[in-house]
Amino acid sequence: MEKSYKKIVEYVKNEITAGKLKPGDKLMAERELAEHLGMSRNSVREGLRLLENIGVLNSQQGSGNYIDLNFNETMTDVLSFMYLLKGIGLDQVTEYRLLIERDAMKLAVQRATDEQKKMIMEQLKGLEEAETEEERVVFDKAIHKILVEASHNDFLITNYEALANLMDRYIKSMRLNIIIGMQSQNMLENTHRMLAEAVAKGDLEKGILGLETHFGYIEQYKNG
Amino acid sequence: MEKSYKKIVEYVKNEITAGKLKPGDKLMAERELAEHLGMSRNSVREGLRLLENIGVLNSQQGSGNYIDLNFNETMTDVLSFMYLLKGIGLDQVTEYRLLIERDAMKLAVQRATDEQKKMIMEQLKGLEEAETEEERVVFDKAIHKILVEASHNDFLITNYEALANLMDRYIKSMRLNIIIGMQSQNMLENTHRMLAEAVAKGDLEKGILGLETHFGYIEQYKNG
DNA sequence: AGAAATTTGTTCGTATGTATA
DNA sequence: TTATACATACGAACAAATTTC
Repeated sequence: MEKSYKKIVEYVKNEITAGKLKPGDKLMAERELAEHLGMSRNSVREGLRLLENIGVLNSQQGSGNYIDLNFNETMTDVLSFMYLLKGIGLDQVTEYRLLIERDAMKLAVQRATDEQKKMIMEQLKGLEEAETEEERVVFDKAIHKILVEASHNDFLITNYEALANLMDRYIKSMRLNIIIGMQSQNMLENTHRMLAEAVAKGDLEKGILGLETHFGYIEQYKNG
Repeated sequence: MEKSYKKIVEYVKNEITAGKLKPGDKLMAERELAEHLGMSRNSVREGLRLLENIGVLNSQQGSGNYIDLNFNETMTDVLSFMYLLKGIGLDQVTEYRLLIERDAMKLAVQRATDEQKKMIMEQLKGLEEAETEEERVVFDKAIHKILVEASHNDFLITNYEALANLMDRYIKSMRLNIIIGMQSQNMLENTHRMLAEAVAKGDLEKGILGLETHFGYIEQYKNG
């Protein structure tokens, strides 16, 4: 016998596939839902927590439960717990990040919008003019983020964001170490210029070279 | 003010990072947890549903709540809802699958174990000797699964499994259409032989060629 | 084998905090 | 400001599955 609180996940999934629920739409009130599905309010609420965790539900006290699109947090949770529980090492994390960015680069050189090209060059300028390590981290993040977003593949983007969150939360010092290490060798701006210009000019070769160089330094400095 | 039921997620995460909870371990009883964290049992249960959904918890009635490693279902849910709600098209799904498999191939030719090499050749033999479309689907799935597993990158593997589940559930007919289409052109065994032998012999070039060919046919036949 | 204890699954009732008109 | 609707939270109770003795 399936657990009762899972019924509501099926219910919402069906309503979505049937086109009756779209992002932003409000669900029935919890009491109403409970009656409609023939279960108690507490069980309904447990089911709503599942949906909330998946990222398709936003519960607002006093207002209601709304269909939402917020998959990054869930993806982050999944990757984070995988990292913590499966004994996944740093190597696998950075390897996966390189794979994603390389895939993204291939697509980005073909698909980057003018707006994205403009923005990535602006962030590069910011990086080159930054005066503190903390500032550089911010611009570094932004450049990689735009690069991946320019792939216009939602699965790729969500995975990258989650991975970036994971690294921020559990391997926080790593990015700073890398920035400092690369800065001390004057390679920080060089590699990021390659990445940004590759996207802006649609130059795949330069992009891949930039990534290889960049991740070479990551290998070198990731452990501080 | 943070919602109360999220406290337990933090609690479990901390216990894991502190090394006090490992996969298979049993949590305190719900009533005990409620007292320990200063909240009601209903709220505890809502929090446990979050953990269950992430895939780190397995609730067994009458027995207890156990730390678990089951990320595939969550990942499938996330990708599925993204597909349903974000209006992601078939193109993006197959594109992402090709990206994953290409990345996996690069790693698989270097890392496949002897056991995996043996198994992928066995599945190929099964495919070549299969007599019905349904059988061929099973062997086709197995070959791709082993290929990805041979990458030995857990993030890659989990994403692929989720994507495969998504396709099985929401685009069910697709794989069958492709198998039938490729079979009618006698290309089914050819492409899969390339994939299997690439992994077994560590031949990257043949592997990439096999994938390009394979996904060329997918483009051709995916819409039936 | 069977009874008792333990634990999760589910329900109801109630009270409180929050948003909205 | 007030009234209403709603999510949040708590406590108690019983059902159902499992474990223990």
